[in-house]
Amino acid sequence: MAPKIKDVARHAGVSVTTVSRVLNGEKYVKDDLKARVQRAIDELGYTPSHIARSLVRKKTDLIGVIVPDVTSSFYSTILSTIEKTASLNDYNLLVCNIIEDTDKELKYLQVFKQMRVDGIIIMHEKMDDEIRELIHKLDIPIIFSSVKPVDQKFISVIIDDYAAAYDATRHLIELGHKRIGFIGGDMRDVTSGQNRFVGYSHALADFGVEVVDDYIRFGDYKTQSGYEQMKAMLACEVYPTAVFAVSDDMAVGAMNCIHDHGLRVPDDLSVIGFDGSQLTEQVRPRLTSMEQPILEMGKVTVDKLLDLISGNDDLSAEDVILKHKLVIRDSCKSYVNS
Amino acid sequence: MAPKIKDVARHAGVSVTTVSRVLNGEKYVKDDLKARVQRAIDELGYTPSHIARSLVRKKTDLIGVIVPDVTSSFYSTILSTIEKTASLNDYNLLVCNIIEDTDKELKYLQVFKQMRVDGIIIMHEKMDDEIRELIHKLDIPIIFSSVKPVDQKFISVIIDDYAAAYDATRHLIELGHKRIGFIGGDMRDVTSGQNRFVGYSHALADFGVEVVDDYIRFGDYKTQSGYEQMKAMLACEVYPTAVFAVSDDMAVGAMNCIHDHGLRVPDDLSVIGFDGSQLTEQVRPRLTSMEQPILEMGKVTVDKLLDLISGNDDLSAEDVILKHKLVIRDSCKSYVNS
DNA sequence: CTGAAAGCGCTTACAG
DNA sequence: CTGAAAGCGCTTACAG
Repeated sequence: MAPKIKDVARHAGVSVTTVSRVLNGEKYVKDDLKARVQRAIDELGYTPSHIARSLVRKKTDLIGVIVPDVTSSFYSTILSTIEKTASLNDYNLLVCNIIEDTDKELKYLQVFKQMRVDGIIIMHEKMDDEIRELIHKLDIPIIFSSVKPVDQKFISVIIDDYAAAYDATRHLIELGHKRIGFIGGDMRDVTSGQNRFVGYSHALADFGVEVVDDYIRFGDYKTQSGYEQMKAMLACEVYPTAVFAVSDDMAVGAMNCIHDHGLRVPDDLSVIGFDGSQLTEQVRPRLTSMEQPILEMGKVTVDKLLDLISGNDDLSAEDVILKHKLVIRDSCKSYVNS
Repeated sequence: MAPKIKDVARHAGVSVTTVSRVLNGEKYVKDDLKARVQRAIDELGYTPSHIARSLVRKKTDLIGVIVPDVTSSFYSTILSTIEKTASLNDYNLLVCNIIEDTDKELKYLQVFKQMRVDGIIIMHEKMDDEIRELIHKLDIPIIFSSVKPVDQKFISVIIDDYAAAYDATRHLIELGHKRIGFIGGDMRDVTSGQNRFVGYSHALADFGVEVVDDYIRFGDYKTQSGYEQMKAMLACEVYPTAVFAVSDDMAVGAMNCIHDHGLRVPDDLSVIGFDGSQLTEQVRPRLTSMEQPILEMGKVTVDKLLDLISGNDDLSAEDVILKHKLVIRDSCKSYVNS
């Protein structure tokens, strides 16, 4: 059995109160006592039980995180900066990976509640009613990262997805493209599904670019679905000269599909992605992408959450909108209608 | 304040003992009492405190995981199956991401101890003495996944890295290549550094293929380093016709470098990777790779750890060696010396 | 500056 | 089948 505070106290010949005090760095302990206690701690290899501590302090230093898919380069990057920021503030992460699995999410939310985590970070927005209800009466600070659920009650750290999608589309238009395909996300998602689609649509409308229904398709953000949707688009009699995919993974899938069809990016088709994940630099041609400030997003998410936890939520009642940025690489080219 | 067991007891007009019993699904509770308690629980929205429970049960259902880099597709995939398997067994994950940061690892190990996690999974092997010492007297079941530290005390779930590297190299040899480059890992790593290098060397020796020092380089498993090492190799007067990189990320970096130099894979150079991560299918040409059974590895790791935790460690005293498998895609081609 | 005692929210013998 | 009491390993008023 690991030694307990009582053992240390006995070993040092003091009360547990005193041991507790030196453990917590309180003043009001004479130096010689402090030294004796410290020695006892070292000799016994004592480490205080965080469990017991949490129970009395009513604080676990735990943050529950719900990630849709740690395997995605976007989410894994966000997760890594969340972890980093949390760790810097002495918080630990309880990580839950949900792959479109509502039951698992419900279960984890329950676990977070049981664990009495100090705060929760959620990175997806496809919530059914059961989850919504649970979340609302959870009484634990919650923050959404990279997504914004319809419920106004919660704070989100996001970019302006509408504007970002608009700007990405405009980039293609400004390159001279007239036939612009779109590979969207899940339309149940407000942020990354609906808003990005509307941004695309409005850009087309504002610049008088024709809307072709066959060029508008929806995937699940993953590479494979980008591939499939692109395949369908290439099956059109006249296919687009440019494609905007709302995730880098899908954009890469689209590029691969184009490649496998014997066409070239960007000579035959331009492709622009979304996220600015590390994949953009790992493929050839390197992928032009509408970049989200992923690192900042993770950091700000944790900072805001810690504000909420410590009760400084006065000003935190508002969403944080981070800036998006078009990063031009090699996958888009101007279209010359000759 | 969230309701406690006492509140439920009062609300239902029974003792806390009885509430505890129905909470834990014990028999020996009359149906009517059980129903009353259940109703009280529902009405109050009561959720038992896992913290308090852990304290008395001396079991936290927590597994601490140390990942070198969640951002890597290999580790994020392993992590996702670890999470899945753990969750299926009602364990939760405390995730620590260490990026070559020994201090952070030490800190987390301490945290794991304080948290009284039931078990620990470690996925890297670059241990300094301080960590080694701490780990050895931790008195918590530890298992290594995908790596094997020199200390014989701990169990590892791995493949035979030596054989896998040997087989990958042999594949290139059998394709007729005579000048075979190598992009290795960190030679401080026994598993993925040393063993894979020796596998490569022995294959060359066994088949009488010339060893060229300039073709032997070492990176840090990431894309960028693969790029750089490849660049150095291409600067040789006569460069290799095939390259074996010990991670898919580095192999992709190598492919990109080759591409950026105006050469083609596999026509001018063949490239073979290692891991079998999802990147292999995301790049063009698709990457031939020596595949580790990543999903199985994660699952087996957790299964073994749970064995250790529950004390069935009789047979668990041995490493688990999983099978590697060469997956041929489009990045290697036979070399015809004309 | 130091310690005895109560309490955090549960579970588990023990007695009935 | 049910409950009073002790205890898990700490911290924190309270008193001295």
